[in-house]
This record gives sequence, C-alpha cells and structure tokens, in this order.
Amino acid sequence: MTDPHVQDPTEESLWRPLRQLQASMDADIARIYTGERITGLKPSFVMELLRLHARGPMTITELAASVGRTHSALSQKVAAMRDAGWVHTVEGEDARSKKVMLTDQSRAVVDRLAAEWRATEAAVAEIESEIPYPLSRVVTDIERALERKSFHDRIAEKLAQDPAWG
Amino acid sequence: MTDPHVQDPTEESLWRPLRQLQASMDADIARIYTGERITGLKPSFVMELLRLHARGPMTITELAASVGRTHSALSQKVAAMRDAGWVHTVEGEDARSKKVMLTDQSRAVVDRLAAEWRATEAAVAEIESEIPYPLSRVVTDIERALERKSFHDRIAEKLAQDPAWG
DNA sequence: TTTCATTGTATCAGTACTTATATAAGTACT
DNA sequence: AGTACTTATATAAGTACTGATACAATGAAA
Repeated sequence: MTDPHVQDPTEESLWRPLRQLQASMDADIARIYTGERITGLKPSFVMELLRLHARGPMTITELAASVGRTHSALSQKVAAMRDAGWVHTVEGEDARSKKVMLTDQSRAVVDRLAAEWRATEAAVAEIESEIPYPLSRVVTDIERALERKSFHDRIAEKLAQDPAWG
Repeated sequence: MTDPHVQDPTEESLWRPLRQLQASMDADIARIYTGERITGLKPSFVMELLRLHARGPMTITELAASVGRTHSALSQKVAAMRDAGWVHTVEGEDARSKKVMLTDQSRAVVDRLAAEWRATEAAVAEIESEIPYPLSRVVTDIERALERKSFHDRIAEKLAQDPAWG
C-alpha cells in the first residue's frame, strides 16, 4: 500500500506528546471543577471569578488584560457569566465602561474554587518536585535559546539548507 | 484597591509560561505556511495533505485516526479541503466509505510542504540540542510520575488536606 | 430472511476563542 | 461648538474543534 520511497515527515512530531499530556491534564482539572457540586458553573469561568474576588471589581478591558485575552472574548464571557448569575455589571466612572462584580451566588462558592485552584497548583508543584529537571526550568531554557535566535529564523535557515527547496 | 488579605491563587499559574511559549511557536509555524506562496492553503490542512501523500488514499475514519482527531472533525475538514480543490473523494470498497485522495493541485505543492515540515522539526531538534535537558525527556518523566499517581488523584489528595475545604 | 448491531459518514449545536467592524462616549484642538 | 481622535464595549462572522444524533450500508444471528 504505502510507497516506501515517500517518507512521512509528520510521522512523529517532536512536541505532539507534550500537547497530549497537556490535554489529558486539562481534562483532569475540568473533572475537578465539574464534580457536580457547583451546578451551572463552567470551568472556564473560574479564573475570572477568582480574579474578581482577589482584585475587586474591574472593567471588561481590565479583566481581559488580567487574564490575557481580547476584550472581545471577555465581553462575550462576561455576558454569559451575567446570564448565569455569576456576575453583574454596573456603570463605571465613565458611561462607556462597565465594572464587573461578583454576585452573592458567586461569593458563596469562590472560597471553594480557590481551594480547588490551590490544590491543582500544589499537584503540579508536586509533580515538578518528583522529576529530575523541572518543566518550568526547561521553559526558561527554551526562552533563552529563542532570544539568541528566533524560532522563525531557525526554520527559515533549515529551509534554505534543504536541497528540495527552491 | 486590592484587599491584601485576599490572596490570588491564579496570580502565577505554574504552566502558563509553557502555553504562551507554545502559542508563539505555533504562530511562527503558521507564518511559514502562510508566506503567500501557496495561495488558499490553510496551515491546518498541511498535516492531512502530507499524510495522504506519504500513505496514499485513505477513508475519512482512517485519516481521523491517523491525525488523532474525531471522524466528525475530519468529515468537516475533508469537505473544506474538497471545496478548496486540495483533495477529491471517491467511493471506497464499501458504498458507505469514501477514499480521500490528493488532486493535481495539491500534488504540485506537497514537496514544498514536506520541506517546510522537515525544516520546522529540524528547528525544534536544534533547540532541544541547545538546552541542558530536552523537553521530550521531561515529558516522559512526567508521564512516569503520573503512572505512579494520576493527576486527578493528586489534586483530590491536596484538596482533602486543605483546611479551607469541607 | 427478517432482525439487530456495527460501521462510515454527515449534520447540528455548542465551546472558546479570534479578527474585523460598528457604535457610543469621552478628550483634544480649533 | 465642531471636527477628529481615542477608548470601551458590542456584535458578527470565522476557526477548529467536540459530542450527540441521524441515517445509510453492511455483517451476523435467529
């Protein structure tokens, strides 16, 4: 069936195992947050609720910057959280900005969410302590390598060396 | 503004830097594939085209298994690739299955795509060689740690130890 | 040979985003 | 006060998926 002369460069991608690992750990985290205890709360809301709890009311743009997403994403998410009763919004200093704040409903669960978050972080820290070289250190190692020469430049360089190119 | 008594467990997530790193590297890869040379080709099609080139025609289900996605995802993607002229489908051995195969249009570009893929993998390998402990080894270290005790069990354990819980 | 489960695909709805565009409200300059 | 620019939010459309459901075609068991 398979022509042995045609090699498959996609056969084993160097970083696919990392992605799989991450996905399965994300699934475990989601399992913790969806353990039917807090009905109607999406795992994707948790970070925003904890941020609002810790830092107090914020505008949509501030919240977006704080979680590293676009204001568009947060505009949509805040609307969904409002519809589900987890936050409410009041007019900010400006008539154009809106302060997002927790409701009683979310204030009643936020301590448990924080405990779950801490447990997750502690579990990650435990794993890091059990392996010979922590993942976080590899990340900074890679960041330093990319400072020397960017990933894009490296790919372009390898491409130029490839005889099948050009 | 911020109440100093309320700590924020989301402040610095152990593995957020890894995700950011990955996202920026993905963006660099996408930049390579979208360098206006091959018009109309989405970066997300590349892997499937290379697989079909290396292994020959496959059914949607086979292709889905081969790239690690659901058949639903591939049913949609194959339809999009067919509309864009990159593949065509013919009836398989069965009247229910469809063989997906490359068109002349995609056969004309697939060698360049393979070169780009090899260049990307070579760049990753180069980075791995420049750091003291390769990422791929950390991944297997973590996998072994999770075999001893699953991530879910670890989180549950930490949660049970938290005085703020229950 | 009818019944039933399985296999292969398609479609619909939903998720969690993105980019692009629109619109309202505020600021600065003339 | 009028024009232009900026800021804050909303909305529309698109992406790349997943899961659920539907529905053919096929194989196996009664």
